[in-house]
Amino acid sequence: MLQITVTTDAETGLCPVRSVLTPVLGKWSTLVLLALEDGPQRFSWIKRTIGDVTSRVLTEKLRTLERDGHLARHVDAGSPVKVSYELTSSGRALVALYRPLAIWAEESFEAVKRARVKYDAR
Amino acid sequence: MLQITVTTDAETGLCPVRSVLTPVLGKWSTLVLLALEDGPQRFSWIKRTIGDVTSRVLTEKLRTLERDGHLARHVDAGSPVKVSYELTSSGRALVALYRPLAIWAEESFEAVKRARVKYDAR
DNA sequence: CAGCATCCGGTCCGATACTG
DNA sequence: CAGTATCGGACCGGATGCTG
Repeated sequence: MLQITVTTDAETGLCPVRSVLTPVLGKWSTLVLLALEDGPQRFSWIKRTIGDVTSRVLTEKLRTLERDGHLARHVDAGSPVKVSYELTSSGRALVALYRPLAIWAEESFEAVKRARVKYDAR
Repeated sequence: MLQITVTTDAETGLCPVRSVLTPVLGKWSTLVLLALEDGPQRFSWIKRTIGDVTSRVLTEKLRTLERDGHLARHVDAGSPVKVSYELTSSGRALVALYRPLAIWAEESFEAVKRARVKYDAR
């Protein structure tokens, strides 16, 4: 059963949604995960693909995802250094669940924009 | 096809993930949507169920979700006033996509906690 | 190339107090 | 009951400059 745990201290990690899901939600994490869907990619490729993300923020998101075990970081020594990121099985499971959301987002795009205009008109 | 739109101005609304998904991601929105899964509920019930959310924040999230057309707000006049929230078809579609994520979050709970401990130990 | 360091403004969000 | 008002702190995230 799904738990929506009532907790006075969310940091005790008693709620899966709060603890596991929250760090992988959000615009950037979602975009990073989707960008890696088709296989390992390098830092600069991910950055270029997403477009409007700075190095600092991208690094931050990659670290969080790596820490939670959703992706692995590979370093190819050399000059210049090449670093690539790859989804782990956990990450692939997650992206598989995200895909339908991304598709839904695309399908709902117009309807949501219309709903906003309507709401704001009052 | 999934678009991961490269845009210099994310506010033009060219990317569904950025525009549609981002507002419904995040801890609170997710929790609110899941709380309404089994039918309409009143403000205080939602607040009690989630537990650690203030009126101010809950109101804010409910408004955003309402604005985007994912839930409807019903006011029963009287004293005391009764206000209930109900998922729209759009909201129900969204929750249906969230459910697998919530289940996955629960299943991954332990593995993620272990991954974090391991990562932090370096 | 893949970042880290620094600065800093904006937003999120929690606490508290108040109201029709 | 279902909010609104206000405040202040934490955190997010953008810009810029630097480095092995």
